[in-house]
Amino acid sequence: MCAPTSYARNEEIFGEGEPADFLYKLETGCVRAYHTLDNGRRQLVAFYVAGDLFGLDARELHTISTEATTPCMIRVIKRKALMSRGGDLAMLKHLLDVTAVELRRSQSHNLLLLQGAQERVVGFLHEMAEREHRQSEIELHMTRRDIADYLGLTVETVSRTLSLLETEAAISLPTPWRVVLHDPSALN
Amino acid sequence: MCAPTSYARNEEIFGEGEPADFLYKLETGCVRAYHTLDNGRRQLVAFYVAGDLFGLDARELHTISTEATTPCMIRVIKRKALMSRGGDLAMLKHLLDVTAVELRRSQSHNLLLLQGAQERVVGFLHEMAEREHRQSEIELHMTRRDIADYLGLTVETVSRTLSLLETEAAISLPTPWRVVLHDPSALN
DNA sequence: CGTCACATTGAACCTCTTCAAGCGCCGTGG
DNA sequence: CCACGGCGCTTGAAGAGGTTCAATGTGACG
Repeated sequence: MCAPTSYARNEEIFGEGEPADFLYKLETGCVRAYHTLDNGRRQLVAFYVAGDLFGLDARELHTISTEATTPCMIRVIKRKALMSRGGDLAMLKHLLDVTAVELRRSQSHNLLLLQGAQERVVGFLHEMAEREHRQSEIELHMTRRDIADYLGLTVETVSRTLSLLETEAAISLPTPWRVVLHDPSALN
Repeated sequence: MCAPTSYARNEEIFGEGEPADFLYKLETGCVRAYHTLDNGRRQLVAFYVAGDLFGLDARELHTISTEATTPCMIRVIKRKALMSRGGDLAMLKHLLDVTAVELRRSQSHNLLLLQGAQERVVGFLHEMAEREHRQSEIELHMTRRDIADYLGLTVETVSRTLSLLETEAAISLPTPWRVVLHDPSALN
């Protein structure tokens, strides 16, 4: 366990194809994980927020790239240090749990991607609210482009949808990065 | 380990919300796994083919339903029988592997769902070819509706796309359920 | 104060959906 | 045996929703 390192906005943490020698514990800030597709487009597969552990997407080589979407403090952990401790049964169980949670997330993301633009954006807002342990007021730590690439939409559609939700009085946008959910339970 | 049971076409194997006391080993046939969405629509999350193990989607209660898409022979295995054998380290590792594989599948399905209709159908055909260890000629063990619900498209779009691929000489459809891939490697 | 990055808004276009109809196969029953 | 009905597949035409291209707005920072 090292002392936390600081990363600047948009700084790469690790890249696709690099050896996966470390795990990362995000102390503060927000991180995006993404694939780069054949056609050059970018597909975000996850956002990580304070407290999240990430970087276990592969055994040997990373299959995704990660960058800081905001300035971050990140604890870097040597993989070996963990693995040497075990054929550890508790560690194995923990890894299984973490993987299972990622699987659930991926599956519900699947469901989200089948819905319309409005449902995707609302789903995203809920996810973020839950992630940040907030109920009605959330802070978006990422750009519209990041959101769009996460939801499989265009920047324009995300922007339009947020505006629409505001005119429908479902949310407020005091600033472009601050969102207030007016009826958090019944936004569906 | 019980002797294989037979299931008729469209017969339910287990339903969402039921206790997950068993694992299932598919000997012959094809099975679909699906969620039922709020709006009543059905979202297929997986097809299982001969040799696949399924039913481990939950700890206590199943989160998905499964049905036979063709007549099936299925070996039903008591979950307890496996679990009692271990704090078994090998078993735990195996479960981790299986979960990791499911995670990969879910993630690549994510990528598929972001593409256009043609890419989705082609991706599906490739997946099926790989699953059945075929290279150029595959047998579709499911209806157009199943495929559509799996790809997040409508029946009509799937049908149209297959027809289009045939006119482009990318595939042949000797019968509606038999597909020949004309250039398996370069279908992208 | 100008610039740059990000966000927003508008209008034309395109893809997929929706609605509707027709076809072919197969099992059932007169 | 043939007629009928059901089911699944295909095809067509109109409509909706998102993308694309283009222009404008706005806040942060040198």
